[in-house]
Parts: sequence; structure tokens; C-alpha cells
Amino acid sequence: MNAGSDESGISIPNALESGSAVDTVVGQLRELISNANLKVGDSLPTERELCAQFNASRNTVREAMGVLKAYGLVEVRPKVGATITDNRMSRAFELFSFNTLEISKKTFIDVQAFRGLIEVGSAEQILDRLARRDVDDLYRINSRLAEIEDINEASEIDFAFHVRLIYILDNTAIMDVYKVMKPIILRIMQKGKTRRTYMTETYNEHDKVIETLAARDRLGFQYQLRNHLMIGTKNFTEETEDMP
Amino acid sequence: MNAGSDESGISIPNALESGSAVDTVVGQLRELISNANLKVGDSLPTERELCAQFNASRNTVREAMGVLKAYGLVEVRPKVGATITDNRMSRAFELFSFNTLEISKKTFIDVQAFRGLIEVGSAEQILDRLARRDVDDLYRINSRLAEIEDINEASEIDFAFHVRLIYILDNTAIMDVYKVMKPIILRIMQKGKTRRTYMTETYNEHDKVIETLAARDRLGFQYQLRNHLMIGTKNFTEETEDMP
DNA sequence: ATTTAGAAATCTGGTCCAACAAATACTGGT
DNA sequence: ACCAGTATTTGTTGGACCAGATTTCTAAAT
Repeated sequence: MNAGSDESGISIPNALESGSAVDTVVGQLRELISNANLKVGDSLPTERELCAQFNASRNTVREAMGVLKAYGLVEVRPKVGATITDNRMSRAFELFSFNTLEISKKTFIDVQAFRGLIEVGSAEQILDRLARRDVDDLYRINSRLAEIEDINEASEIDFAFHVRLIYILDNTAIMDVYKVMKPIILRIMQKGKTRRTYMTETYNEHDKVIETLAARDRLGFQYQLRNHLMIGTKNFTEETEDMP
Repeated sequence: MNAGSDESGISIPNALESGSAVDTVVGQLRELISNANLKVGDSLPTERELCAQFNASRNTVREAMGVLKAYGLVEVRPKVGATITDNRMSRAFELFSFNTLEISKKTFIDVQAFRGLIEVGSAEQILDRLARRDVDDLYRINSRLAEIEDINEASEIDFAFHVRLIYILDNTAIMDVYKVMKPIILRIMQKGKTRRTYMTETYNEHDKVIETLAARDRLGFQYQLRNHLMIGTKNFTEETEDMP
């Protein structure tokens, strides 16, 4: 009982608004999911049904479905069909576990600059809200850096440290952004570091940050934190070509 | 069988280790990128060359290429072919681009604080990079605020103004974040404003921001911009009755 | 007659092929 | 150096077949 979208002469050539046909089908699929209010676990129409519904070739529908699959929005089992899922978070992580392509230098610099703006720039508000519990937590998190096993664990702890710092701001928008950027930041943290680097240098840098924080030394805090972020940049630029 | 007229012998059914054929091609593409040490900007072989190289159909290669495209690892333009890129961060943000529910007071404050950290906090870098063209563009964008028709158009222009400001930083990470937050920021901008408010107050505030910018008056710029963002907060608290 | 095990028909996604359209790079002539 | 035509490449379509899952039907057993 498809709604009256039968062939009533509506032979709009597939160039609607977006560029390619598969892009439009991707949009139509998202719209379909949204309009039909499909929840996780629900089934999508078969590919051939979608072909008729969207007036597109099966190859186009398949490529569009592949995009949604890559986005972690649908899951398709052979001979059974496609169902709605939500693996976007894990897909976001997979994007950066692609060891085929390193983080580009510009991405690295941009993200570190962004973190600097947030973390260093909010020093005043952090000091305003700082409580004893915050300092304790930071010390506790950082202490775990001394007993790490592998580099992945280390970067997780490093990330947790900075998130705990930002957490003081009680700003949901910033926390959400960090949540999304987590896989990128993790990769960036590992850049040019070894397990030993984490256990010594990173640990000490964090320690100095906490010390200045506990002393409510705003300028010192900003200096130590900025320095901490810059050191990562130095690690990166050492192994790549310079740009003009 | 297919055009196996070339060197036969190796009749390995293309199911090597991964499940589907397109998955294996995705893996082969990753391997190719890794082995050839392809960097951002380099070109990939044409689709038909990849077909021959991987002994796969063009459809399969296209679907595999679509996956890499969805992952933000390659960018393909008609006739020119596929080139390596690194838009993974952008894609990661795109995954979470929906769900614009009602703006609560805390959301408002958080987002405005976030914008303050970015825009006000980056004043130094903005002044470092500032060019005449930037000032001209900002004036031109703001002038459109004087001839708006409805409030949606006004908020779009308002947003464009701030994006143009941030654009000076040439920071992809920040631009991506703004892109994702755009629907929320638009709603925040409209909060407590009328068409007339935009044409007078907002216009004048923007004007002052540009003036201080053109005069390279960093403190004045920061003051005007911070003030501009804060005024929105006042508008919000006046008209809202909170919901539990 | 009811139940149920097995066989057949039908669907569905996965892969491939051939062809055409659109867009642009390349080539040759002036 | 410029212009036009050719050729190559991606984008899109339609069709075909396969292998496995699902459903339906048949027939044997209770």
C-alpha cells in the first residue's frame, strides 16, 4: 500500500537539488527513515522496492545503501534485508583506526588549536568553579598513567584527563563536541609517543598542570597547559616535511 | 567464465578472507594506499584499472570506492578520478547531524559560552591573519541585515557573519563544529529577537565588531564581540518560562 | 483429520556485464 | 596561442545470474 506515489506522470529527471543521483537517494532514504519514524531494529523495504519508490536503478540504490551502511545507520544481511541500527559511534572510531592513512598535518594543527582555545581559554571559568574533588580526580586519573600497559590505554587515560578538566566547566555543548572528537584526539595523542613517553613526559606535564591549578595560578596553568599541547605539535612536525 | 582469457591458473574465488567481494576490495584499496604510501592529494588509478588489478567488476569497485568516499578518505570527481583526502573528522561530525530539539536555557548558555571561547578567544590569531578582503566581506554580509524579509533569513545572515569571522582562522575543525551546531545556533540567534531587532541592534553590534577589527583594536574587538554574545543571553532570560 | 517433515517455488541481496550519458582532459589543426 | 573535435573517465541504467534464506506446498506419519 505504497502511498499514491504511483507513476502519475511525475517523471522528474533525477536531478532534484543535490548533486548526484546516489546522493539524492541517500537523502530520500534518510527522509524515509525519518518520516516513517523507523526505530532501531525495524526493516527497510527491499532494494527492488526502493528502486520503484525512488525511481532509481538498483545499482544506485545499492550505492546509496552502502553509504548508509558505512555511516552505521543500517545493517544489511544477505538474502534477508536491511534493518535500522545505530553504530555511528563505533563507525566514528573506525574512521580513525584506518591505519592506511595517517592524520594529516593540517588536521593535527587544527584540532590542537581548537583544544587550546577551549582548554586554555577557559582557565578563568575553570578556576572559578574548581573544587577539591576536581583536583583529586585529576591526580587520580593521571596516576594511572604510571602503570599503563599499552599505548591505547595510555591515550584513553590522557583523553580522560582532559575531559575531566573540561568537565569542570559543566558545559554540555563542549562535552558533546569532545565526545564526537574523541577518536581524532586519541589518534593525535598517540602521534610520536611511545609507552615510555606517556609514563614520563606526559605524566609530568599533567602533573604540573594540576599543581598550578591547585595553586590557583591562572597564568601558570595556562602556560603549562599550552606547553603540553604544543609539545604534541613538535612531535608531529619532526617527522614531516615543512610547509612554507 | 568471464574474460579469463588472460593468464588463467589462478582461479582463486575472490573470497579471500573477508566476507563480501566489496569488503575485500575495500581492504585491497587500503592496502594499495598503504603500500604505495599515497598521501593527501595523490591520485588513485581509474576504476577500470582497479577492476583489472583486483579482478573485480566495476560495480564492486564502485561500491568499495563509495565506502572510502563515505569514510572521507577519497574524493572523486567525474572524469578526473579519485584523489586521497582526509575529511574523516568532517564525516565524524556529519554522523551526528540531526535532532534539533527545543533549546533549553542551559543549552543556550552553554552554546553561547562555547562560541565566546572560540570567537573571542581567537582574537589574536584573527588579527594576525586579517586581510582587507575579510573586512570587506564582513561589511558586505552585515549590510544584508538591513534589508531582510523574515527572521529566518536574518538568522542565516547572522550565522554567516560569525562563520565568516571564524573562517579567517582557516581551522577546519572549528568550521566543522560550527557546521554541526548550525541548527542549534540558528535557533539561539532567533531567541527573543524580532525582525526589527536584527535590522537595528544586531546590525549595529556587528558593525562595531568590524570597526574594532579593522582598527586592529584587539581589546575593543573582544569587548564588542563578548557584549554581542551576552546580549542574546539577556534576551533569552526575559521571555522564557522554564520547564521542569 | 491433524501434524509435521521434506521438497519445491519464490524472494533477496551479491556480483557481474553491457551500454549510454555527461563532463572534462587531451590532441590536432589553424 | 586559441579553438574544435575526439577520447577517456565517471555517473547511471537495465538486465542477468547465483547462492542462500524464506515461504509455500506436498506428502508421509500419527
